[in-house]
Amino acid sequence: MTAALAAEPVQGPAQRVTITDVSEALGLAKSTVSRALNGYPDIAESTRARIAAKARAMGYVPLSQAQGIKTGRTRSLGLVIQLADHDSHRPFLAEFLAGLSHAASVEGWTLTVATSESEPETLAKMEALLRDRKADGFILPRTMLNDPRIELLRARGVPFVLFGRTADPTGCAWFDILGEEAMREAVLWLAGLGHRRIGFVNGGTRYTYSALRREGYAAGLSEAGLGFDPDLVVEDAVTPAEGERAAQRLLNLTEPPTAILYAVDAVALGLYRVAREIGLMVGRDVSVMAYDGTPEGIAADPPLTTFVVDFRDAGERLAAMLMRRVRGEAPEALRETAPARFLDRGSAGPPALTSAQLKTAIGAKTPAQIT
Amino acid sequence: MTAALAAEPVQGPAQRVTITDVSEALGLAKSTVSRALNGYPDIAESTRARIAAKARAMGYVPLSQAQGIKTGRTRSLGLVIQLADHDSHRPFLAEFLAGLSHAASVEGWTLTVATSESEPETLAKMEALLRDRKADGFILPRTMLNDPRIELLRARGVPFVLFGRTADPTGCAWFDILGEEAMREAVLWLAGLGHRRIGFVNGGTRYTYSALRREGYAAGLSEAGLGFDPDLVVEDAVTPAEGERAAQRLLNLTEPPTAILYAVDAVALGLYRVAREIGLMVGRDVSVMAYDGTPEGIAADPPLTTFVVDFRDAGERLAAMLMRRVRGEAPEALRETAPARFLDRGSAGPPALTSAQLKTAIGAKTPAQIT
DNA sequence: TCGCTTGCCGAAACCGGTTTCGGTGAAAAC
DNA sequence: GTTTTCACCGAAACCGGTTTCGGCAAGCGA
Repeated sequence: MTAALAAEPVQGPAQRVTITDVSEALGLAKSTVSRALNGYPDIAESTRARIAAKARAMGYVPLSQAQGIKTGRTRSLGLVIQLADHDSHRPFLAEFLAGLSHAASVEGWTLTVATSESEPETLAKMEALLRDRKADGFILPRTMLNDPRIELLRARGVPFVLFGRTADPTGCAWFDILGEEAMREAVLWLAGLGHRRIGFVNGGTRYTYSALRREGYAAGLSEAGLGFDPDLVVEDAVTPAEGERAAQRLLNLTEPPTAILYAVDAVALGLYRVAREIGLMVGRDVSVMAYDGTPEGIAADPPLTTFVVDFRDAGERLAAMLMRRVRGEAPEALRETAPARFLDRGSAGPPALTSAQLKTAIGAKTPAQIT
Repeated sequence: MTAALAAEPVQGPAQRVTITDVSEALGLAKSTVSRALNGYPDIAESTRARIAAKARAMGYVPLSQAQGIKTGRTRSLGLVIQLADHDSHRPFLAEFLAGLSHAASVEGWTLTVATSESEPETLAKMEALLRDRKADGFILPRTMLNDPRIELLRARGVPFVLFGRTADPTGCAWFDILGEEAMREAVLWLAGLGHRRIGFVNGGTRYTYSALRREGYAAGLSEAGLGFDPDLVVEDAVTPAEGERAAQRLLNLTEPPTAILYAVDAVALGLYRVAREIGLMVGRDVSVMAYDGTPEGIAADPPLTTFVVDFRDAGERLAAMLMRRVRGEAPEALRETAPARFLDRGSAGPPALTSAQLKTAIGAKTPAQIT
């Protein structure tokens, strides 16, 4: 009467093949199989080959957690996403995860994700993941000039890779997009279109990218033979609302910029609103360029000219680097950068007005709320 | 001279406290400690309390992977994100992950994330995670009427929870937002504003939500005393571009709708472009409502009136449900729903024109590309 | 031919838990 | 007062691996 039950397929564990299965099939000790597979030198090459072949044939894959209990490593990459309301990288999250997950899975690794809402919580989550052995190392996105995450992991001797750079690169492996190059090129592009007054709205000052992009902006100016005017620079704008205020401030200068370069796409969207209110046509009366390549930029009118970042590729590279770090490679050899890709979508064009003409045009229409 | 080194904190494993430490501190066998902590009935309550107190005091947390090697479970939730170019839930991903991660971490669980680009790959990733014991169960977002993921997990006897509903609910636990209710309310709202011709642009037909939202639309119509006109319905629009085509089709009807209800925010953005081209003012000449609560909806002009979904809350609930399922609770008791929250942002107003007047307005301005 | 390396593999301990099985002592039954 | 029954806990096996240690046999020089 239990026939029905017995007839059911073996539910659950699905019968993994264990190292003992392999060793018995070969008539060897399981310790021999283990050492052969892990590259110990005291195994004859012929034996090693025989074992490797058999293991492959039998579909043997070591159970990472069984290994982990002794080795401490479980072939898993850790990612703690610190959420913030200005989190401009949210749209890329899926792409970034796809890159990480793909590169990891190719080598049989997995991705453990946690989120946090503050810096202390981020550190606590990382410690928890380490304690539970749910992460062998970490990918650290949005690195800051002084990053407590780096300090923590460095002190603990835990492998990590940066998405971005940091002030003290000691012991750090990283991948980063050359935002400074993009900013430089942007200035040159705008200058080439005929702009002489080019504003710059930078991102969060605590992040490393911010300092770099400002340098790129300055480098572009000097290369174009244009002077650096501190009045044309707004720092630390991370939301569309702040981008809006920045645009208002810049456009209300005595000599307003005819083009504004934003360090972050999402922030640049704020300019569109100001332009609409004042009655300026973006890409003609005032030009704008930014950086990131967000989908929202396409929806803008005209679509935002920007530098697009391949977040999926970044994820793949970072995952690959982190796995190498966990395996013991030195961080100094694991440092890569890549350029962002320029994408002209029409929000930057030759200036239809000079700065002075723009000033009069704005002065006539400035809404009351601009202070 | 090694004083400096010796003074360093113990790097690496950070010295976990093991079950043996606890048992020795108490003078008990570790098997006793294990059974006490796992609720076996053959441990005296007094002993159990003593052990629990000591374990807590010593900060003992069982190493999940050590448990897993015997029990097969590692306190980790699996999520496989299937990416698609029309993936409208990407913006919510961070919120959703935050909910999952938060609920999981409260109970000491973690979240393992993988991505895939196709259905077979999704299934393969799930099997890989099961094989490696990196997931004790799965959260299945975007459920379909006939969902192969459900079949797979049901056959394997693996716990799972749905974010959404499905055709055959046997053995399924789920959480879902009542999109059908939102659609019904939307129709009633529009009818209350005076609209008599209300179009409906539905989402992907393979998803369960799509059938439900169409029912809600129909229910709203009948409740408002309006007839159901199949010409007013477009199915299977999942991208802004498809939303644009849908709007063109509907607005070119002999009797065009004065309001269009979209099942998905991102798709509704397509209507704005059509309206701009034709010269219709959204919220006056033509009204639009949708569902999801995407941030892009705020950027639209006027901002999109919609029903917002709390994805973070959804994540929290689903994680909690899945943990209960893994612990053995029956799925039938784990079924929850919640309403979406109506958010009037101005894209739906009283019709300024009748359908006939709208027709003439459109006819005069229809761009050539509309077929 | 003998002793000593060296190469190569097996046995066993171990990692941190879980689970089965038996045994002890006290209470209950007779 | 003895036997039986439980309640309760310890010992040991086990899970699937890794790593240490020791031993055997072949190879080498003397």
